[in-house]
Order: sequence, then C-alpha cells, then structure tokens
Amino acid sequence: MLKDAHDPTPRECGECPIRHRAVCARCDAQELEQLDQIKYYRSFEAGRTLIWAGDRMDFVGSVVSGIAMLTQTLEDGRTQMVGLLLPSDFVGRPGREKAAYNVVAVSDVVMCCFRKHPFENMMEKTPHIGQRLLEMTLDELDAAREWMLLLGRKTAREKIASFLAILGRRNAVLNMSKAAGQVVFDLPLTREAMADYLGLTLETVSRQISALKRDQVIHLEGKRHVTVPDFDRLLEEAGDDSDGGMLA
Amino acid sequence: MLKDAHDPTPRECGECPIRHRAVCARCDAQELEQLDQIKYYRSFEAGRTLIWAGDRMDFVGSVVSGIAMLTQTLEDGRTQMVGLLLPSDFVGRPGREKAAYNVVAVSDVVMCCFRKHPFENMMEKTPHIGQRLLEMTLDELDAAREWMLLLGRKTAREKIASFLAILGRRNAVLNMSKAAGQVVFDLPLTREAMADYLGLTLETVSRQISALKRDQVIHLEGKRHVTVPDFDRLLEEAGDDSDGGMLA
DNA sequence: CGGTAAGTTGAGTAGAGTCAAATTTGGTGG
DNA sequence: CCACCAAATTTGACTCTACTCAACTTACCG
Repeated sequence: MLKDAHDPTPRECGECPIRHRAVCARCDAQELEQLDQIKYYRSFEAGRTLIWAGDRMDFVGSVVSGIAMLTQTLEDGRTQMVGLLLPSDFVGRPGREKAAYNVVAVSDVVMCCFRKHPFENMMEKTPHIGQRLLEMTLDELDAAREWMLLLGRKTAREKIASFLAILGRRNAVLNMSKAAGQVVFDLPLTREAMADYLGLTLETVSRQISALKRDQVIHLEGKRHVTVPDFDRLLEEAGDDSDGGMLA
Repeated sequence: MLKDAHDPTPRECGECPIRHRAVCARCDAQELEQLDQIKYYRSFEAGRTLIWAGDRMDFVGSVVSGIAMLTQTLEDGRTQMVGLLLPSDFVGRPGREKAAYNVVAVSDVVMCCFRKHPFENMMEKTPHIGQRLLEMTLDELDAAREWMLLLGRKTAREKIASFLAILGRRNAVLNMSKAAGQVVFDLPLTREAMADYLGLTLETVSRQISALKRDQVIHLEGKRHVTVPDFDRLLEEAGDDSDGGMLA
C-alpha cells in the first residue's frame, strides 16, 4: 500500500495551471523567479494525511491538483471538516509554527510547497504576495461564514441540497455555463466525508440523498454521478435567502 | 426611541484605545495622519442595526468600543450569528460593494469609519494596512473554523460550556491572569443572541445554563454575572481536544 | 406599581443519531 | 472472465437530544 504517488510534475511557474489563481497570481516574472528558488513539489495519494494538527510546519504551499480537506477532531473522535481545498487554494499560515488542522488528501494531490522562512521573508518585501493572500483569505472567511449558517441552522435535507448546489455552481463556473437548467457533476467526497462537511452522520447523508432522489430533485448514476434536472428547484430545497451569493 | 446615541468621542489616533490592535496597528505617524483625513466616528445605540446585508457600503471601519454581531438569515427568519465584533475588530471588506452580513449593535457601539475608496487607495500604497488586515483576517478565519467545529459537532451542553470558556479566556487575557482557578465575568449577550451564536434555541440555552448551574460547573448572580469556580472543569465540559488553542 | 422584555420551566414531538443488517461496488487474484 | 473480498453505501428499527408550543417568573423602566 505504500507505493509512492507518481508524477510530481515539477513545472515552470509560467506553465503552472494555477498560476493565475494561487497566492502567486499577482507576482511578476522577477518575483516568480524568486518563488521558484524556494519552491518544491510534493505528491500525496488519496486518503493520505498530509499534515497532522500540532505538527511543526516548515512549509506553506498551494494545492496544484486534486482535492484535500481540513479537519478538526474532538477527543472522542467526532470530526468536523473546516475547509475543502481545491487547486490554487493555500495551505498553512505564515508566521505560525504548528499546524492548526489536519490536512487529508481526498484524491491524489500535488502541492507546490514554499519553505516557510524564505516565504515569510519574501512576503515582507513583496506586497503582491500578501495582497493576493489577503484576497484569498477574505474569500475563505466568507465561505466559512456561509458554512456556519449551514451548520447552525439548516436541516439535514437543506444541508445536502446546499452542498449539491455548491458543487453545481462551481461546476457551472468551470464550464462557463450559468447554473440554471440541467446541471451534471460528480460528487468528490464519500458519504462519510460529506457527513463531516455537513455536521451529520453518514447514515443521514445517505437517507437524505435517497429522499432527494425519490423526490426527483436529483438523479443518480452509480453513487457519485449526479444530474440536477432543475437547478432552481435545488436552490429552493437549499433554503437559502434568494440571490445565491453576492460578490462585488 | 430615536434619540441619538451621544458622545461619538472623536479622538486623536494617538490617544485611541484601539490604536495598537486595530487595522492601523502597524501604521507610522505619517500614515496615521493620512488615515485621519478619511476617518470619522459614528455611534450606535444597543439593539440598532448598523448595516443591513445587501446595503451599499461606502465605508469600512473599526469597532472602537462596544460589541456588535454579524448575522445571516434564512428566508423564514432562522438566524445564525457568524461574527462577534469586539473593540479593534474590522468591519467591511475592501473592494466589496455591498454588505454581505447584517451588523447589529449588542451594546452601545462607537465605530471609526474610513471612507471606502480613499481607504482602498491607501491600501494599495501602504503595505502596513494590508499586512495588519491579513493578520486579523487569518485570526478571524481560525476563529470561524473553531466555531464550525462547535456548530457541527458539539452537544448543546458542550456548546454552552465552550462559549463560557471563550468568554472566560478572553476575560483572563484582559486581566492578564491566566484562566485556571476561579474566573468571573458577565455574559455580554442575551439568551437569544447566545442561541444565534451557538445554533440553538433560546429555550435550550436557558435549560443548559440551568443544568451547568445545577451541576456546580458555574454559579450565577442575576442572569448575567457568571462565576466559574474551576475553569479546567469547564474546559472538560466543553469537550475540546485538550490544549485550548495553539497560537504560534 | 404596572407593563414589557428577558428568562425559566414543563409537556409533548420530531428530526437526526445509534446500532445493526443487508446490499452494492470496485478491485484482486485465480 | 469470473468468484470473492473489503469498503462503501443503503435501509430498517429504535432512541434520544433538542425543538416547539405554552405557561409562568423575574427584572427592569418609566
């Protein structure tokens, strides 16, 4: 089982798929060159824990490909996901010694890591990095607050519908289609991971997915492939306050 | 009822009580002078809504004194608090047109407001502001994630204990005593606001406070004044994973 | 001293959790 | 290609925590 994940695919920053969305997005050629000096790639296979809460962190970095989750755990094992990391998302906190959360690879993951101290030094001198990181952190904070509303006040059915709506909306953005009529995507998470995301048990997740299927809000092929025939219907089920997220 | 709250107490930045903790913390004398050009004070009385979600925002700012809360609401009125703003906390998001959350004064509040466009321009040229805002935003994100664990996975009793522990810890920091043996403080929120903070109903909040009182975990004088005879006992009740918050 | 808002307590209910069993699926080795 | 295994998922039966609705108490303000 310990076979190494392969193909770390070190690249030139210029060809990096997350070049324009990651923490380096605002950097100019010269700054990228500096980053290049302190960066290295690491790969992890699905299921592997990249970082344990409390571990010393000697790097920060960006997810280049794959999906990872941030989790927190109570003493008795109850687990709550507190972040879902997609390509270009940032991992770690400059200035912090020890990891605050577990980071677990959901799929195979490639990370672009920066040695922490050089990165911190560079942040001091290179406003572009801090500016972009601020932007990204504010976005994450907004996402976290939306998530808090879900965790604190939504029913199980609404939680599932909301999660599906998030995935559908993201997928629509990637396809540059607007999420309106039919939307199709794959669930990136197991039922258990969805439960940890939503603050439910995996049984409840399963039951509510079945209920949404029974009520024709979604169709399933296999366990993971979802078709939403009417996205507005799904949004109603999600219970959100109309609009669907203002960003401006 | 519409009497204006009084004493906006405009001040010199040099004498400002939040000078060293707010978004201006890293600014030098010359930068403070610039900020002074674009700032003004506003006061709000307890209970007043400072900002409605969706409103156009022409300012950002800092809480100078008092307490405010950020809330989100579902169509049917279910409300979740997503931020509790104490003196020095920042309100608003540079670059955003419309407010994303309701901001409600819990007590009488004084805010130091900066006109948005000049502030944004200044951020471009003055790294100190963005740097400090990044630090503060990362802190808020950590707090939000702790909060997500509470909302998603803790029992009602644990939620109450956790909230009391947060208040007790903050109080200990202010008194520069370490939160260990006996801790005393006042609840800043009504039962209803606590419920919105914790994702509970106000009846459940009341019942669980009564239960903690019955079990001698806390003592109450009046409805608001709390004595925690044994802080470690309270932390056990909060169910947290030992330590109690690493920052480094 | 009354009136109102805040808080407490009680009784009954419902939604999500727990424990357990059945089913499906994807991968493996023959 | 097929049988088999382990993991993921679904479903059922039952329980229990927190919610709802309602009555009552307390504290505060004019």
